[in-house]
Amino acid sequence: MKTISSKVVKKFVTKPPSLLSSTASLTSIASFNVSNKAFPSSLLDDFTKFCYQRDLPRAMQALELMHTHCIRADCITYSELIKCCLARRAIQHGKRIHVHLFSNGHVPKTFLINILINMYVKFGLLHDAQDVFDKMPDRNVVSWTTMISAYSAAKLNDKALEFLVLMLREGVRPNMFTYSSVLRACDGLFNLRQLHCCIIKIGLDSDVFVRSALIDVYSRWGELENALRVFDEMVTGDLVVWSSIIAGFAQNSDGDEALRLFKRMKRAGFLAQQTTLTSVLRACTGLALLELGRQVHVHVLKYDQDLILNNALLDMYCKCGSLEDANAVFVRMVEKDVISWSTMIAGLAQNGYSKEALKLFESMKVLGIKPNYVTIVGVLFACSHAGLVEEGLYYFHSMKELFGIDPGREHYGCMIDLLGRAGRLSEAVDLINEMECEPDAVTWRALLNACRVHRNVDVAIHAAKQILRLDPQDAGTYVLLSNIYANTQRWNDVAEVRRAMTNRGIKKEPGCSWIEVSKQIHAFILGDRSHPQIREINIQLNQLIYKLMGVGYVPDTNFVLQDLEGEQMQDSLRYHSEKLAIVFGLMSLPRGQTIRIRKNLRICGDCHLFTKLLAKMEQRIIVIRDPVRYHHFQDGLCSCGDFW
DNA sequence: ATAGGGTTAG
Repeated sequence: MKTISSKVVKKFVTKPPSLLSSTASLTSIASFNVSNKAFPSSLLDDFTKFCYQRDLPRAMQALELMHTHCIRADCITYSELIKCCLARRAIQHGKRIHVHLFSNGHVPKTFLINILINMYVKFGLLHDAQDVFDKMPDRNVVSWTTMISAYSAAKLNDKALEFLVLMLREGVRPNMFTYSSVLRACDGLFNLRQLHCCIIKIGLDSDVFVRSALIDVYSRWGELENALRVFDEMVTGDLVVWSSIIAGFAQNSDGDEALRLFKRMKRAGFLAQQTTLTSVLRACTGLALLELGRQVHVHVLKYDQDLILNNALLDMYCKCGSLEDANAVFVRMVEKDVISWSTMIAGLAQNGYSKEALKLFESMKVLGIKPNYVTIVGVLFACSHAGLVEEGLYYFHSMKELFGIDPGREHYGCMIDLLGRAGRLSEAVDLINEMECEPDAVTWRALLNACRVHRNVDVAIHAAKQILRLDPQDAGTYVLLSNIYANTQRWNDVAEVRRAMTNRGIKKEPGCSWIEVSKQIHAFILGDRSHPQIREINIQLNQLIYKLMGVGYVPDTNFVLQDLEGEQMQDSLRYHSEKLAIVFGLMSLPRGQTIRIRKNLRICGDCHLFTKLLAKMEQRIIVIRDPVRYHHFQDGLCSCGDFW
């Protein structure tokens, strides 16, 4: 009974199986203005018309009448109606259609059942979808793929993978739709490699959807080489494939490669849109490339309604140390979500504006925006940064009650910082002991940092050992530990640390600083003299050191427990990369312009003092971003308050 | 009829 023949209609018109009340039909008939004679065929015509006009209420009325009279329309019309339900999120109507389609033991075409399954999936009613799926007689590749896609989207990865296996077992061949869906559910490299093999075997690896999914999953598992391999084998490519690979590198903190790929993409003639720009901004953020970020900002203006993109822009300005720009973006944003607020709060705090950060948090609460886990991290960081111990303790102890958020590692990390800065080291130790979650290397580093500031050797050794247990590749901590031992004449221990380093093949990472001058990035590496102006820079540096010594600068050579980065050869102290970068900035940037440096390692005490005094003497604002802290030097002071 | 890329954290 797919299309109606006049015979069938006649039969039902005379004797309708009354599934619905007769009043409903009468009203409906009246509202359709249908004459009795023309009723059945014109009912179907009306139904079809209403479906294509997307007039859902009338189409549903017509449907109920058809149901009463056991009339069925064709599949395409029903699919239009279902689309209409989806667009309006009319779940109840969708369910009525379902009943109608299967009434009187009828089984619709596979095509139509698939659409129905998809409808339930889109409504988030996975059980109903599964139910329809289980009962259908002929499941084709679309039926299976719809279910797999639904489970992937719902993060029920096991289910998605299980369905792929079941599908293969039933002899249904997966297509590119199936693979691009199931790849999202890949929760291990083993699965991923197996799937990739299948994909190659059946020749689906040229499909752009499959390709971008592969790139995405490989980068999610940190296998950028493989992601790049999939990308470079590209014969067919589109913007999404480009965006996937750029996002892969941007998210794995390889901004350089992300930006290189972005340039390649533009050369290949692709125009970046929101998604790509978001990743490009993230790359700029990671590399602290303010000037490039500003250039990208120009392209962002075209999409000023895009929340995610604006959040990325906001973060870029915060992390590049330009709070003026960040604030301007924040104020002008048409829509803000909890991420926008969290970004701004953390950004203010990191750059030394803790009071403003806490004020912003208050206005956020007033506006009724619910803080999340990350927001509270920012708030605690702000407290820590401003030395607001009591406020910090208050938020920490009441976050569960006030915002329903359980304190996690990051919150403990902030609190250890906070207590450490305030000199309450033993409380910090207590805190780490009472953590519910296992402290990780970063948590122990917070404690080690507090020990460094307060010169507590015993706790420092303990913390360093914990860090190395959790992160055996952390060169800086080996060096620091070895220095602590050397300073306390524990030569056997020194030798043992050195041995461990050699055995594990740990090399000290050389200190490196970057500065952007007229769209060029200049890198200064400790001990590297390849910069074309290095001679001049060194001469200038020596003169500056001499001048600074006249105003009280004493090169600080007591940097055991101070130098976190292992750049501690005394001779090279004066040539630490940030000093070179700063001097180059002084030489190249016009007066009044802020000097912005990014470092790969933490700044040492000597460079910190040097920069403070230099900022005053030269009347410059100098911003140095190290891997964890931001230092705004101005007028002999630093925004970090000498705690870092 | 079924599919792919983006934002906040110590």
